[in-house]
Amino acid sequence: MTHPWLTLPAARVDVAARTMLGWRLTANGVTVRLTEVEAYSGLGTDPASHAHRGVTNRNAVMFGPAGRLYVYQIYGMYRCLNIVCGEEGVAAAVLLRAGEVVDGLELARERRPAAGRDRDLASGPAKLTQVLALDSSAYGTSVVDGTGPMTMSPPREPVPDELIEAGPRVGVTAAHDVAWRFWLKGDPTVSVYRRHTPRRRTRPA
DNA sequence: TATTAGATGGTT
DNA sequence: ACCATCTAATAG
Repeated sequence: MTHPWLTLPAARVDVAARTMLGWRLTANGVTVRLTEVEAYSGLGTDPASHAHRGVTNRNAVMFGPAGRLYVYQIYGMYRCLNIVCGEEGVAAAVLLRAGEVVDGLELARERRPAAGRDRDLASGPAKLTQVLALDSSAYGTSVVDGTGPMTMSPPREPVPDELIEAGPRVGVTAAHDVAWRFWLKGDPTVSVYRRHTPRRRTRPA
C-alpha cells in the first residue's frame, strides 16, 4: 500500500494523522516534509470538526472517499489543507499544519516574503498552503492517484513513536481538551501553540 | 520574547 | 457573529 493511512477507518483518524508525519508533500515545484498535523473526527462526536453539523456545500468533499483534498478559506484571506480520511460517508480529515521545505527553496521564499527565516516558510497551516501555491481550485482533487496538483510520498524510514508528541488542537474553541495535534518532537518548523483566545467585541455595549 | 489589534470574507 | 490564521507593531 503506497498510502497506508488511506484505508484506516474514521475511528482511527488520529492514527492516520500520526502516520502522515514525515511524509513529503509536493505541489507546484515545492516539496515540504510534514512536521505537524491535527485529526478531526467525522463520527459526529467532534464539535471542532467542520462536518459536525452535517453536509454543507463547504464540507461536502469530507464525506467522499479518502485521499482527496479539503481546502477551506479562513479569516477571509487564508486557505488551509486537509486530507480526507476514513470510509466514504464519514467525514474524518487530517489538517496539514506545518512542515519543512526540503525542495524548491527559492520558489518557497518568493511565495512567502514575510518569512524571516526558512524555518518559518511553512510553520502554520496557511503558510504551508501558500508555500505550495494551492488554493480553492485544489478542492476535491486526489493526492493519491496522480491526477491532482499535490502528491504525497512516504519517508525513507518510518518515524519512530518516541519522536512524536501530542497535545491539544490549536485555535479551536470546542473540545480543546482532545489531544489530537501531533508533531515531530523538537522540530523548529512546528507552529507555536496558542490557546484559542475569544475575540473581544469590536465595540462595547 | 510576549502580547495585541487589524486585515478580510465565506459560512452559519 | 464566528472563525482549524498571520503579520506588524508595541511593550518590557
